[in-house]
Amino acid sequence: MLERRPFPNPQALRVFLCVVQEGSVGRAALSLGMTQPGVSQHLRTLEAQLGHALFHRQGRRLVLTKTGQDLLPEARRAVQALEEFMKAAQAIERLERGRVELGAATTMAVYVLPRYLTEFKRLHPEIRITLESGSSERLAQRLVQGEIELAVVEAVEHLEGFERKLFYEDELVVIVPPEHPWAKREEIEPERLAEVPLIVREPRAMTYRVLGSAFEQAGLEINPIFYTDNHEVTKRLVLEGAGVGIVSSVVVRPNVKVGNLRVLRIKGMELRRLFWLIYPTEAGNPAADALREMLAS
Amino acid sequence: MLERRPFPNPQALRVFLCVVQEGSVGRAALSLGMTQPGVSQHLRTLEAQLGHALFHRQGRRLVLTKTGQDLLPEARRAVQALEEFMKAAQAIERLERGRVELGAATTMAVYVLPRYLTEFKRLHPEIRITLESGSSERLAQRLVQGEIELAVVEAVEHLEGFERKLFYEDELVVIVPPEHPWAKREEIEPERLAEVPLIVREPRAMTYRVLGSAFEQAGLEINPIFYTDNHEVTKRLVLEGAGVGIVSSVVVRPNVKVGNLRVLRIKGMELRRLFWLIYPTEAGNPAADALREMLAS
DNA sequence: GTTCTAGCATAAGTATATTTTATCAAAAAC
DNA sequence: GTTTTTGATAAAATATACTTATGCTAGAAC
Repeated sequence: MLERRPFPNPQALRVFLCVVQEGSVGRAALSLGMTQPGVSQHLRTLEAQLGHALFHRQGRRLVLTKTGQDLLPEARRAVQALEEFMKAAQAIERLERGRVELGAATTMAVYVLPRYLTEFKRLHPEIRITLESGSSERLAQRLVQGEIELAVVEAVEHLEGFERKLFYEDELVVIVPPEHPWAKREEIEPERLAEVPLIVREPRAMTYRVLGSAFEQAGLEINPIFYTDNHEVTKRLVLEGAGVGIVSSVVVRPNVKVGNLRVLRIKGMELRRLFWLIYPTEAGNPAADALREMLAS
Repeated sequence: MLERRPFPNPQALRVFLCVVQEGSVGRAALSLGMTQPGVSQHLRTLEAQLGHALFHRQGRRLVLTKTGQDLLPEARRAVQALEEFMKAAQAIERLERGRVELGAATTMAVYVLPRYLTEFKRLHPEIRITLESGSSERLAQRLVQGEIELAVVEAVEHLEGFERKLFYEDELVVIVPPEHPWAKREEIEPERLAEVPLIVREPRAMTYRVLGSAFEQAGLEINPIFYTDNHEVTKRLVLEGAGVGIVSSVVVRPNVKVGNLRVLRIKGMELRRLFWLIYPTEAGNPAADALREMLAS
């Protein structure tokens, strides 16, 4: 019984093309690495399925029928499309194609990752990269859902099926403009932060949470007057003389170099921030693996 | 053991697409008319063959991986190309596509077939027609080689695997311009053809052979002074008063109507020409079958 | 919490395709 | 003529596709 399938057997199509190209069943069999009866039978099956003769059997010579000539380009197209599919899969393996989506805490996304991503893009120009910034919680959720394959975040409790590796070590620092009375100091006592207008990121942001819990542990209070949702805004406010800021040191590295902002540690306080790479234990996407490898080194 | 095949299984591709579209293995199975384990297994096989996960299994939910998203359009393209192939084959069946190549004796090709072919083209605009004119021998050879699927020729000995059917009955006639002394006559005695400059087609042409053998049978001789390879040239010469022509009656039908040429029978001579349709006994090309049907009716 | 349910994965069995080996027949070469 | 080449066919072996039966896990209902 002939099963009515929605498409032709691609192997048979390949055989068809090869017989046309080689001009003989035997040579086609050789070229395809199969036996001659196999080729014969594929042709017979294909012709039966189509309901048309593809070859005119003149003696022991095969000549394409009109129908055969007519279907030839379609067959070629179909075989080629299937090959393209396989090639695409192999290209993904070789990083000549594909995409990577990763998530990162805002600080990392804005001040650290661009350099790496640019380099990655230079090495693998065909890979499309999507960078999403968000909270640790949100990114953890995205990881579990498989929406992102790599995250750079601070403190995250262990996730089933994921590993982590330290990526970047940073600390929170106080920033002031060069004209500020504290500008020449290296450190500042935490109590004195109550004396000045303090500019920090919003309470939801990890920056604030690190700061808040450190003050709490020290039995002190913190009373910011400005909350921003953006490090650049903080810097801007400080530059304009609106107050004293607290930011991650990486955020102001260029400003320190230029000299338009001064950095101070907060005396006796441990305000380190550790950023981790979080990624699925078992490798999946070659592009994601390569990017992780680059970030981990 | 996993056989390393050059392409993906198209059924698996279809399953892949369907799972993506339906968003669930179970619904895809339903929509494809197969069971859920069948779908699961196709996905597993395809993923194994590619070496990439296509779906991220988050709980009981399937989400496309980046790789899956990336390969999706390729898979679509491949499946579509295969469907196109089948559609093309079906279109040939419905005469919405295809080609026909036929051969005909020159007289038929020039003076009779165009009308039919125009009508056929009107009925089936997508069919490409190629008309080749040539000698009976040549066309018989082309038929056997499968180069043409239909021929309209005079006398041909029986060909193995081919049938014939009468298509057109014609006769050779003498033509003269209206001013010619014979212009008012209906018939002319064969002997008198020796008195005038006679214009006929070249000895190789069937027209001449029919004429020659008829004269031979009657014990007469024929002595043309002009040989042409083209009926139009014969007519032209006659119109110019260069002599008396002998042509197939169909050739001069329009001239007779207009009145610029007169037609005479050759008395006592049987100069009928029978044109036959010759075609393979077993039908192959639907377009060729349809054309033959039209010509036969 | 506990049980229930929905939904995918897996295993084993069966039917169907695919491919091979062995053989035949016919055309081409000698 | 005989031999060689080449394609078709039959039967057997193998691989593949699909099924039924069953297990497993996460979310839903209780």
